[in-house]
Amino acid sequence: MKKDKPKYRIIIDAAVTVIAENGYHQAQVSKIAKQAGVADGTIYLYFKNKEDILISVFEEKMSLFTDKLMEILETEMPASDKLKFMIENHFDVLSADRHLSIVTQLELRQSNHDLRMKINGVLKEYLVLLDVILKEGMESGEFDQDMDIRLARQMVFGTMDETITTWVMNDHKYDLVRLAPKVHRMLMKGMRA
Amino acid sequence: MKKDKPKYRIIIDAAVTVIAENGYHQAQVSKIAKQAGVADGTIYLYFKNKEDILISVFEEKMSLFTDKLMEILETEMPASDKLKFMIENHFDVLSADRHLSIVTQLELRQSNHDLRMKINGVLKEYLVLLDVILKEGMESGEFDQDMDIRLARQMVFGTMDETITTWVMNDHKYDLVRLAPKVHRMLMKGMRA
Amino acid sequence: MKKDKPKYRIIIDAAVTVIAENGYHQAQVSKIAKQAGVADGTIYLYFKNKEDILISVFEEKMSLFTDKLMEILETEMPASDKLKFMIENHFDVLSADRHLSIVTQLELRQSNHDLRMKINGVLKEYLVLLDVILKEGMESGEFDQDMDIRLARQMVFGTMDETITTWVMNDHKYDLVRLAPKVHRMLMKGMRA
Amino acid sequence: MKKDKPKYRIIIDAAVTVIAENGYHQAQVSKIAKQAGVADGTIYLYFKNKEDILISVFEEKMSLFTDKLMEILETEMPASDKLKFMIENHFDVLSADRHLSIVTQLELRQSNHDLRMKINGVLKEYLVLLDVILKEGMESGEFDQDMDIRLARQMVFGTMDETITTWVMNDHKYDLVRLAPKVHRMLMKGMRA
DNA sequence: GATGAATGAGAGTTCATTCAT
DNA sequence: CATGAATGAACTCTCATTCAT
Repeated sequence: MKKDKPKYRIIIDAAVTVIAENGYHQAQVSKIAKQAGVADGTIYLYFKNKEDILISVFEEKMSLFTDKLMEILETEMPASDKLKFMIENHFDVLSADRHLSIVTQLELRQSNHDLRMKINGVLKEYLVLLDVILKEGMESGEFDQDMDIRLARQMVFGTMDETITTWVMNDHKYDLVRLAPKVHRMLMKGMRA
Repeated sequence: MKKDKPKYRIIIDAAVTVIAENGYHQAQVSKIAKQAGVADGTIYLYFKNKEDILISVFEEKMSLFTDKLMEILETEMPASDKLKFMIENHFDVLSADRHLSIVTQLELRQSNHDLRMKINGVLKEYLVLLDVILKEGMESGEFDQDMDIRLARQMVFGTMDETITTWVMNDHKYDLVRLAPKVHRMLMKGMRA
Repeated sequence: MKKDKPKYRIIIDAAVTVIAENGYHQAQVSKIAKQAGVADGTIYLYFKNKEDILISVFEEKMSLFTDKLMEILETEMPASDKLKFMIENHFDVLSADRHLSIVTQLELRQSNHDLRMKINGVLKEYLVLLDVILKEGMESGEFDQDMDIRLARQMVFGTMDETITTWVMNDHKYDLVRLAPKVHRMLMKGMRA
Repeated sequence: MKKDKPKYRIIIDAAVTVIAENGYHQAQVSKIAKQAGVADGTIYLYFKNKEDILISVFEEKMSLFTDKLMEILETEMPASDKLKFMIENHFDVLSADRHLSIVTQLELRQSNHDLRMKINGVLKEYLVLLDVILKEGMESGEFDQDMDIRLARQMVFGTMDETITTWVMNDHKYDLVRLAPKVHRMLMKGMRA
């Protein structure tokens, strides 16, 4: 399995660095190869094409969000708390890797239609986990039982996303994680029963 | 003034159509010219370069949102109602011009760093108007007086944006405008005093 | 006759100014029109095309050299003196109009093959007059009667031309006319009987 | 080093051929690539851009003149003889490669200001060598010790250049090398003590 | 005569991908 | 496995010239 070989991760990480530092449109395959310390052609031993690198970046990094979130889901706690941990985890991961935050919030959004569709496919898995929390909260009576779950999901994810993007566009100059409780409180107010 | 000549608008509208139908990266100047029914060179009598066309698309179309919003702001009504009209207007405009919705939600986000910064400048004017509503609501006691206004703005805009993008990515297959009241209600719950 | 109308000369002079100040490749027809204070289309009432403007610049300005030279030729004086007056006149004219010196020595030489051939046709008329001096000098015994007249012409014109070009490329920072006697003396030594 | 790879020279020579046969303004990169038998993109592995090709043509070919001239300078012989060999060598090189003579005398002079300045830099190295001969001759008493060395250089180079250009413009229809002794004799007469 | 808006052909350069070594 | 030299398609913008007014 290619994914288990060390060069696979090395190339993925090189891609994140190169995209963050040069921008999506200046992230040529040759630059990624150089950053990874391999020849251009070697990239194609591990990835089908350039798009495949980018999808893989997203897939690999997405587990940083989902692994923790799945642990949270398995615990016994109110949906509200689970939501809180989800937001905090999300903000934590991006605070810890600013290159990654630039890549996910700004650069990868410049990708073309096809790639964005594929990225959305990966993202959907994450949103499904969010839906689990929302459903739990509605069933337990914590959240408004009449709310439109898709709308709620869009509010939660849209608010988080917009908050992070604003933070990135302000050059990370304030503490994102500190905003988590406020974001949580406001969203909870909107969804509370 | 170039902007008052009919060809200026014709080219802008041609650009929206071409970008929506072909995608940002397949929207060559020659295609826009053909769609507009003018020669390639004519484009450059009205626009400095290709980026200038795209900025102008955004500026021109943004007035569809702001003109109405400014009327709303001048009336006497509760901030909650103003917010409701804002959301409805926003959804109305994009429902009425699906090409435009594709362009603003998907295609223009693929533009390069420079162009996105300029687009953000234009967008900021709109967000300032949203802030006016939020401040009014907080002063009148309708909205939570302790809420972080930037966070609230990010929730409102992030939710609207995510809602619209989801709708566009689902090929406009349901009625966006019908979602406005629900979106409004949920956001209001989150911000209410 | 177009050439007698005032706009004809106005356009010619505008062309010299524009070429000298912007360089050959930046001397667009529209710039020349603007400098001349006429519309782009008006240019084409007086000149067949852009090349025709440039040829005409050369033809018109060439008379500054030939008119005086023909006067000189008609006088009774040794060929050596005629040569001296020719060199002095040539240097005088270009010292008096530095724009023109830039145009003839540097800019017009960037023109394409066709145009250069036509310019050479005009120049040939001038070189014919030089040949007259050389022949006179050979017949009178002032100049070496065995010299190759074409070679002598190339030496005289080549030396003058190189001297002027060097002066232009040094930003006219010394007095060209003061060099004339030295140039004359040296050339005469080379050709003397 | 790129310059040592065979393709470097192949492209240079292809450029000379294409420029000579098509003219400077019709010498597209794609034509040069085709003539060289490589892909368009390959050109850019060896040269920064089109201007870099042209500079390199000049630099490489200039060594045809300077290498021999430097040998001549190192020998013990009268300055007059050195000058003679210089002229002969110059004429020899261009007689042997008529394409090159078209390129240096006609086509490359159409280049833009920047390129011409760079070419002048290369040319200056050659003129410095000519100055060495002139100084030697003046010190040994062979040449007029009062002559202005810059003027003498302009006469020598101007005469050679004009002679060659005339020959090229007459389609090389006579023997250039046979003119060398006459040119030398005439120039020597002009400079002799 | 004069205008100037409109035309449209034409070329340098980048970069993802391949494949012989 | 790894290399990296070579490939070649693709697109914005300029500007001389025209012609309806």
